Amino acid sequence: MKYWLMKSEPSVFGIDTLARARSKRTGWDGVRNYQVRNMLRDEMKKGDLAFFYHSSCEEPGIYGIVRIAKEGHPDPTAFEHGHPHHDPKSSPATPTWYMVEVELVEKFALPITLKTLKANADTLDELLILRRGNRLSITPVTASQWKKVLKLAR
DNA sequence: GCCAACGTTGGC
DNA sequence: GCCAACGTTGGC
Repeated sequence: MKYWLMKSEPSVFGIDTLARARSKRTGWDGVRNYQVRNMLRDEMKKGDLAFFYHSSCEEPGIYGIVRIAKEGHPDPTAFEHGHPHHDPKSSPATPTWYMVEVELVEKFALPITLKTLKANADTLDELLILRRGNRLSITPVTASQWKKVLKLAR
């Protein structure tokens, strides 16, 4: 099993939106970056766990945990004319973009803020979210990093 | 709003 | 294949 960190802007879709959904489950669509596409399509497996990270907001940080509920499949929003994420390059026959589905595992009582992560950067061994200029909306997390971050949450 | 850092585009 | 221009991300 692998571990991940998935970023989202809470003003668009945050962990509370997921927590309010009856199914506690959502499609992670709209990714339009090839590196991230490859992870969605090839590497993320059902049962993998991911930190849910809030970006571009008052208090950036990790707000909870989700599980991959459905593995990579073509992102239908790319096919929809008029959709903000429409991409004419992508077609059902030869899809360019992929998505997964995630389900809520846990919302932390208190988020692990970016500040806290930075303060513990030395022990977190190059957590990718802390790397200068990192912009990928999904990044892998090692088992050891996962454990150490969780310790910060408890 | 600023700006650094990065990905993508497109002319050559 | 190079690289400048442009758009986007995301913390501050």
